[in-house]
Amino acid sequence: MNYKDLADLIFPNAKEISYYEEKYPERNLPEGAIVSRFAPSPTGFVHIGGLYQALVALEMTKKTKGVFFLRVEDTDQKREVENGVTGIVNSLKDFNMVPDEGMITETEEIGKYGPYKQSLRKDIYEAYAKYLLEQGKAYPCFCTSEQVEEIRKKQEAAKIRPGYYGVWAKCRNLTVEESIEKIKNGEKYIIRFKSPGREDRKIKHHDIIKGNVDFPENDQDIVIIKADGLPTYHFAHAVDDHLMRTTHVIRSDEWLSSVALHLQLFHELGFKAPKYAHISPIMKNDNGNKRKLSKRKDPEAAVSYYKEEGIPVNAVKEYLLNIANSTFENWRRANPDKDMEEFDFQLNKMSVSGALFDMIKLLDIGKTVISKMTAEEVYENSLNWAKKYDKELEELLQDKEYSLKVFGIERGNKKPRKDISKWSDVKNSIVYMFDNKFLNENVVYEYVKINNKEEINKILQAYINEFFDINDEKDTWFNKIKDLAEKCGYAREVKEFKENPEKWPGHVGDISTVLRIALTGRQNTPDMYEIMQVLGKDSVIKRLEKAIAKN
RNA sequence: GGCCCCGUGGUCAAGCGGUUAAGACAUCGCCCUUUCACGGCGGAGACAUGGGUUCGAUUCCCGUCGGGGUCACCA
Repeated sequence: MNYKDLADLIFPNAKEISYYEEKYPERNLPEGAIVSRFAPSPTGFVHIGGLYQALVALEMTKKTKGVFFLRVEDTDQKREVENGVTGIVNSLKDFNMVPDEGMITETEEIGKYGPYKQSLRKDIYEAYAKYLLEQGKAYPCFCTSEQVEEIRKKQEAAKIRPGYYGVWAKCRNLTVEESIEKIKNGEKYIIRFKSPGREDRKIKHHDIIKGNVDFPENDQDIVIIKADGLPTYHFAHAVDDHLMRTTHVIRSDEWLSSVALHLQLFHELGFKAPKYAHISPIMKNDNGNKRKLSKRKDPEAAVSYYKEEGIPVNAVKEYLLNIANSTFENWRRANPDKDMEEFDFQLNKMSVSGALFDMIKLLDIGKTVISKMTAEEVYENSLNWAKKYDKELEELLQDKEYSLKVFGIERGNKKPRKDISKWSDVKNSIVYMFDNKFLNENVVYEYVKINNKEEINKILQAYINEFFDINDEKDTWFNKIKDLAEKCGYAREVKEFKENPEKWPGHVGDISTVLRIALTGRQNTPDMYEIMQVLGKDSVIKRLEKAIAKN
């Protein structure tokens, strides 16, 4: 009896690995093309850190004309969630990050290197596990979880390194005959990797982001096939990324300490190891301590948050790119109108330590992104967001032609307005422009400097009767407001008022403020001339009359 | 605790042996301006710490401290 007999007993139907090696040949790609992937577990939501990794991988594959694929790592059925794959696919789609290969719906996929869902690759893992078994590089382990736990406790008590290795790996030294007999007796088992490593030896690893890192060799006989017949992450990673011909594994740096194991696995399986790039996670300040963004505590950890809040997709991506390569910011300033895809992303320029998430900066980017959009784009985005999250805004936006005029205020010039950083800001910034709301609502007019009722009414009435003409050009229009100021006994110019403040009760700016508040119910608005032009003659008069009536 | 990674203003960060230690966001002041937003100008604000090495260390080495990661039949 030999290893072959044992392997045949455990996996009688597994194919030869040559079958898979031929089925998934080397990819025919140009020199330097990077093949990378996003490989999440369908556990419920996509984390912003996951999106970050995916973005980085996508940038690199696009830049090198390679392949970016989506693989679903669903080997832990306990944690799986209904429609988890759909959630992942849709989240990527929301950010216009569509993979070249992989899952496209809950059950469908595209690409020749599939299946892209690990639970569907069981036969493949078995073939490779069998391959290891045949060579004595893996073995069945009959220890129960309780026994393994006991070993760990003993190790802890003795203050020695915990784990299933060396002398502690009881089943590692079972003879083939003993193993076969146990299996035939119906004893339960899992498959472990027989590590050839020694803890007192070091291996060198070059990580694209972290640089040179030395680790002790792995000597743990880790589980490769679990009791449920599915592989563990480590084994699946080696088999899948080899067969899918991944050139670059771009993943979160919580995996860094596993590379010693992974490299060993690749070596023992006879695979060429991929290059690794371990990304520092996005952190959050928690009472002075840094910690990873957590789904439970931080709403902004889930990518769905950005969609709900209406933070523009490109703002999120630019912010992430900014964290990834700080040169992006300079590039953006030099190329304000270029598509972000044109930025030359550098993997090795990524920061080695984790950045604290900065919502304020994100929103600042959002402001700039939106300020560069046309009125039409702002309209479309606002409407799409409103349809899902704000019925009232959706109703406001029914009159497209008028909405476009509203969004066109102070837009499209060299210094566009920057007062909207996310779609959820839109309603507040435009509601007062809509007559069916404004004229029918109980507006509270909070006058400031000039707050005497008679005085206000006198100003408003005089403006309607003697000065307002919707057809005036801007200069004429403003001169008339100065005339109004003068007529009411106020200074025509702010400057002359400041020189002799005792001479007048106020100046043209105070008069403008009265008009602005009467017109919009607000102290602060965009350019009042443009507002009047958009509102139109009738609306302006109705609004001023309403303000008079309310006094 | 073992192993690994990291430590430049409040935040993101350039710089990597000799710099007045960039820039962005935030903050403060001024200017522009009929308000706000924008824009312009300016201010305040940093090399964790102790030893080396060196003519000279933010940059190199070691220790300390601080932060993070990892030590599963989870990924």
